[in-house]
Amino acid sequence: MQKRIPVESTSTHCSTCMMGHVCLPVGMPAHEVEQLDTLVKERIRVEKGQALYRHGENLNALFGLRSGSLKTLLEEANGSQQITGFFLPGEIVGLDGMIEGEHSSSAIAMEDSEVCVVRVQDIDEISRYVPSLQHQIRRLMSKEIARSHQVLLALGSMRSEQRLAAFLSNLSQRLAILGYSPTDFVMRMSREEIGNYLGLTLETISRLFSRFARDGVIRISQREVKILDMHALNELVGKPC
Amino acid sequence: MQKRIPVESTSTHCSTCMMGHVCLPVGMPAHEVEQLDTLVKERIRVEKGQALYRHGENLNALFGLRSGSLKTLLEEANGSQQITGFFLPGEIVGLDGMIEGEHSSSAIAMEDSEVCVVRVQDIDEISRYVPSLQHQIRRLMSKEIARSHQVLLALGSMRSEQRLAAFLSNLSQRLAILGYSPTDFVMRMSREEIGNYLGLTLETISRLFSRFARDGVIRISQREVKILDMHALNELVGKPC
DNA sequence: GTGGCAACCTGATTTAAATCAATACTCCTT
DNA sequence: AAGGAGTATTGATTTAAATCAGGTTGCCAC
Repeated sequence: MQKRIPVESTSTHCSTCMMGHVCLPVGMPAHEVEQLDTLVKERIRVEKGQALYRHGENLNALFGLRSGSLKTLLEEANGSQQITGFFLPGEIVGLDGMIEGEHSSSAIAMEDSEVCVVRVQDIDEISRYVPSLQHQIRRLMSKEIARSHQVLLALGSMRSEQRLAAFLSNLSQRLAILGYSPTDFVMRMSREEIGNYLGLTLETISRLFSRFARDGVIRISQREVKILDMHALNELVGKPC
Repeated sequence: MQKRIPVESTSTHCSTCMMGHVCLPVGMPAHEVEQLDTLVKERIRVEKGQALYRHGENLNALFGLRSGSLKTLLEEANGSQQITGFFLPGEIVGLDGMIEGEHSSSAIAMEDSEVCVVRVQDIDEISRYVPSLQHQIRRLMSKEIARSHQVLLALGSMRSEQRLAAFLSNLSQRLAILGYSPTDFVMRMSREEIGNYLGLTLETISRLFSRFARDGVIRISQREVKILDMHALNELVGKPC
């Protein structure tokens, strides 16, 4: 299930990691990034469908996604669940768990994934001599708040078409930052997961994908997407309600 | 508009503030709270309808709401807006603005209000000798993330009835923490604002209030609410979708 | 290959909430 | 006291998306 991998001296540190330009160190001065090398002491491998953490667990750690992809979700008493985010490599998961006590959500791997573990305790330790680390953590948390507010905007005031267009556009932008093609990619999530995230049903998602394809905005086959007309896609997002 | 009030020595500090049990100091050891007294150097008075800050502004500060109430909202290019939160005294506003650069939202007073200004710079300064302050800030940000995820859950997977019930229940709980009656209160927001926040129209909100009243769950007259059957209200929240 | 299963697509129908519309209540201002 | 703006209620109608239902496709195991 969860395989804990001690980080060896020869192994990747933040200062040498390929994800450095997108992950925790982003924007930090190079000499301070070097001081982060003791911050990550272990990595965790999470198999597809398995949980990195579950609602209620007390881990007091953040996770930098090294490879793969995750979804975070809330579970309701009645068994239903709400996906609150999809995460790509370089993105930080677990920021809602920094209330001592417990995580308010669960994180599930959508494919075999690997995360770097950053213990809160170690953040406190290291930030004594790396002052920018505190700023960085706040910046990341602030960004996560802003991100969820954007989703709120989508759910609260966009029609189905806009929501899916916004979803695709956002995914495209994030993949571009990672160095992947912003126009050709494979979605790691099912129609049902997209629907759940966007407050729609899988049938609606399916119909919308077909419509976008018919209108020449995208080409789509299963989870492979090709954005043919990025401009039109972004127009769709902005359509008045 | 905005009146900046220097905090005088005789004036309220965190250690003597009545909001201490709900605001920034909550859960901090008493001797450390005393050290927060230099944290708040000024207060701002914001008149009803005026902005405490606007999207794009760079204030690098947090605000502890001392009195009154605020709403935060995102503005779209096409002029429409999405309310992302309602804030009561003792609650912290502006956590999305800690990305150096700018606030991603705007904060508007729903009634004449007063906030304590906490500069990010001063947080860094004081947290050198008050280690729990960093934890506290993280805790508050984490809580804000969890809060917005809860709203996501409401917008993404609840029906209109459940959403409004959850809204009332949540408001009731927060007022109880403040020491007010959890069953008798005045809502500071209009039907339209509630609808905007919950992704519904003002007509739907009005109809639901009428229905709740007809079913004996609440009594309502304009913005005055009396919750008659708290149990039934919470039942409504949990109703399977 | 063949069977089985999950994911996906598409059409028909229903329904919850939006929209349109008319009226009433509050609170200001003069 | 009257007028008016803003806010709330309630009813009639429309509509976007959900639900229901029957297919197809792709994928994995055997």
